[in-house]
Amino acid sequence: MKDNESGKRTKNGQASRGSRAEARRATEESILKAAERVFAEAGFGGATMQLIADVAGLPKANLHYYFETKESLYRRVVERIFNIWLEAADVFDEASGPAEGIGAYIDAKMEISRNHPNGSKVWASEVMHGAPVIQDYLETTLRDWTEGRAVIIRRWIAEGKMAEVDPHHLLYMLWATTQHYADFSHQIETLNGGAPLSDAQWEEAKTCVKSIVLRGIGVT
Amino acid sequence: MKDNESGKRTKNGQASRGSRAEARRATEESILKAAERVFAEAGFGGATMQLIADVAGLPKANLHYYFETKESLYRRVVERIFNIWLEAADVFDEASGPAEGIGAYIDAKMEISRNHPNGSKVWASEVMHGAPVIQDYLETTLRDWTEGRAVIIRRWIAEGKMAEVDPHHLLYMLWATTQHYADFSHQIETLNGGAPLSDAQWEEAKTCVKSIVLRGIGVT
DNA sequence: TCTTTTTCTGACCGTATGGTCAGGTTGAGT
DNA sequence: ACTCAACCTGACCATACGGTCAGAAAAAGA
Repeated sequence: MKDNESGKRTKNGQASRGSRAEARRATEESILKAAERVFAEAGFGGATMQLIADVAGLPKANLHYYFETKESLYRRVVERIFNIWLEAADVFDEASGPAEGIGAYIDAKMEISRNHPNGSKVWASEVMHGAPVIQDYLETTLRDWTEGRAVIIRRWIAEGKMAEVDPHHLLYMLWATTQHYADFSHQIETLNGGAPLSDAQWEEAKTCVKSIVLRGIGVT
Repeated sequence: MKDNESGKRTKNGQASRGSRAEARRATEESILKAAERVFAEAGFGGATMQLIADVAGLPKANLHYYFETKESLYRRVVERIFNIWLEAADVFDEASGPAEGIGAYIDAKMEISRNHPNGSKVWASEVMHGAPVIQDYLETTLRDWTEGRAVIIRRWIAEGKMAEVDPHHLLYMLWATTQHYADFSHQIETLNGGAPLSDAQWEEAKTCVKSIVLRGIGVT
């Protein structure tokens, strides 16, 4: 955990791929990664800068060189997972109907739950505590995104491509179900005999969720 | 918030309804209620005994008279919501089929999400952080309950009463969806224009969730 | 080589936290 | 009226936390 894998080639300023900017980005990255894990495991209040520093393999004071305060570091972690979700949601728009759009959205979000469980947990924690630092995102970006998707869903309903369900509640169900596999991964592991879901089990989960939801909204 | 609504009638030891034991229970109850709220809003690490004491309207030292440590108080809060869920799950057993059983279970869990949002949040937080204090519950009570319900679901499937879906993933979906309305209530409020769901909206949510899930598992 | 800028770090500081305790108050039992 | 156990509380303590800072290294620029 005390790695420092920056490809720093000293001298010959030009060819040195490990330029200042790049080394900085690498260090910030490792701090963000450590912070994501610690915030997910201990919550904002339970996380300490010292522990994040230890996990990142840096002295604590160095953290404050890269991130002014605990809050600003935390905010960056939260913004991160939010942007990952936003990008993954593009599949929704490009689809011609609910079978493809919602199916692909479930796949994408399940994949994120598997690959970024800590980010998901940090987001969940943030929202549960009243979104003290990302309330603005909820009121602008997320709101706009949600209303946009609601329009698409209503169009699909009007076109007779799916059953008449409230778009908001459908979206909540999609979010809840997919993120559950990240946020409650510990509970799922325990009920799975103490082992994480295998590749096959993840596929089964995706298939099962898609099957119930798609049939539930009247899509074959 | 500094109330002390104990119906203490002094003298005549027998008829005095505000007996020692009852007063104790009342004080513990108000502390647990305050703790549930504070733990939900700030997380275990972010919650302070001082704040819990303020919310309960008691001096901090008094909290430690009723609850040895912060952990023991927290544990009691977590056990509480867990027991509420367990009791509500009885409807599952008494049902003759999935339409009734799962429908009633969704109703019951949605009702709990509405009436005990803080308890749900504390539970979610606890599980997200790896269940440091209630791991034993997960491995015993919850595991047994889950396997028991899986048997019932498999029987329903065998009897042709519902589609063939994995019982575990179905249960996860039920938990995720119903608890989402408590755990992410702040996000839902924001997307609802800043207002909590109205009575009518709650009914709509319950109906919508039941409709999608029941149709999704091939019922009616 | 010398200067300047960026990066890094041990040591330190004020504050807030969980928890303790001695001593006061209350009320049931007699 | 007296006793005694249960209940209550202000004041206190050790610790751990987020954050600061002076100055050492290291690298870039000249």
